[in-house]
Amino acid sequence: MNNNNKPTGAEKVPFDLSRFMPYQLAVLADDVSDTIAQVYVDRFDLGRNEWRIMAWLGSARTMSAKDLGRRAGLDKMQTSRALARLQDKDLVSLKRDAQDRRGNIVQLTRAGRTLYDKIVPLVLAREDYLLAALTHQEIAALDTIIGKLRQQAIGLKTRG
Amino acid sequence: MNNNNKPTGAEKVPFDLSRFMPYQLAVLADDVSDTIAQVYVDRFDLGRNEWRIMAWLGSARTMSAKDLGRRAGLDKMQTSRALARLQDKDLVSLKRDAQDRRGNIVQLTRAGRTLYDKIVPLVLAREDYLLAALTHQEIAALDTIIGKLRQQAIGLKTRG
DNA sequence: GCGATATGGTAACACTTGTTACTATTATGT
DNA sequence: ACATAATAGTAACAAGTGTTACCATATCGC
Repeated sequence: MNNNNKPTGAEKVPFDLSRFMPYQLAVLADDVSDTIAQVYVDRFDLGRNEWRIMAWLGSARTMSAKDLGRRAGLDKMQTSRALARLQDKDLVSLKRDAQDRRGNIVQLTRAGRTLYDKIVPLVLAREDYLLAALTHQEIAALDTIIGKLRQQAIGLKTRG
Repeated sequence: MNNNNKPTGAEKVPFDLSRFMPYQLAVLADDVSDTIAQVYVDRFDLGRNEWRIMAWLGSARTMSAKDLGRRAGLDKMQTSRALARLQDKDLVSLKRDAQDRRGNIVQLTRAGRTLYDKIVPLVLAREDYLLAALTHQEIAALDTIIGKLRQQAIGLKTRG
């Protein structure tokens, strides 16, 4: 994406951060995240990790803390802390897993479910508004592109 | 992007976080950022904000601290801290702006320039690798899409 | 069965980040 | 010109995060 001359030798490569795809992507993701965060942070005092956990919990009756963390992309400490905060706010309840007494089973409380039902339409509306900037073709393309890039990035991640 | 039925009434909207564009984008940006960060964090002990500042400085002889922050997308406190760290590592030098004695003028030290020259080809190679997953059309489309989405997101940001 | 190892989770510490308030300097209104 | 406001930057404290070590339970090898 950088408009650099293909480096045919050892000549200085001009580097333009503003044309650097990972940078553009990070900036965009931040801006987009912020518009969504306005909903759950400003109005309902939820952190991003807390919201993600609630979002996953919302479409499942019940889930293990471990799975929740994995799906929300959190490590176990982040998961533990997010769940602790959600418990303080009485939005989720934990109980020990009877099958494996190391783990916890999490579910939304009634208050949590109510909040979830309140937030979902709001964030969906924001998504709709954002996507309204794109054509149908672009939306489809974005989907493909995200998938491909992600695959490629994950490949680099593990190998180094 | 969510495959939700268009809500024609008040019926429950099924919400699938994994199909939620802002989430997909955040996850992708994280993965991509990580692959780039491997270069400057693991190998050269730079933070993201420090790297961004160096990246902007690299293509300018000299820049005001304020402008650097604005371009790197940092608030003034983040800028101040990143610059302090870069100074500790002797990668940039600051001097008071003679025209406006509130501000600082920043430039890369010799060591900073050397490091910059070392990092740039490495991150460009990573970008190339990532983009190799896409067709030329997709790369062009991504560029357009990022621009449009960003515009739209910024619109939402200021208004609320 | 039982010692070694792995797993889910949390405590505690260091470090980073956000927030508010403040200093110094410059721009503005009258 | 002078009080008021705005701007660049930092200090100081609160809050959040990463890291390591640890506890309890569960699994594996033999």
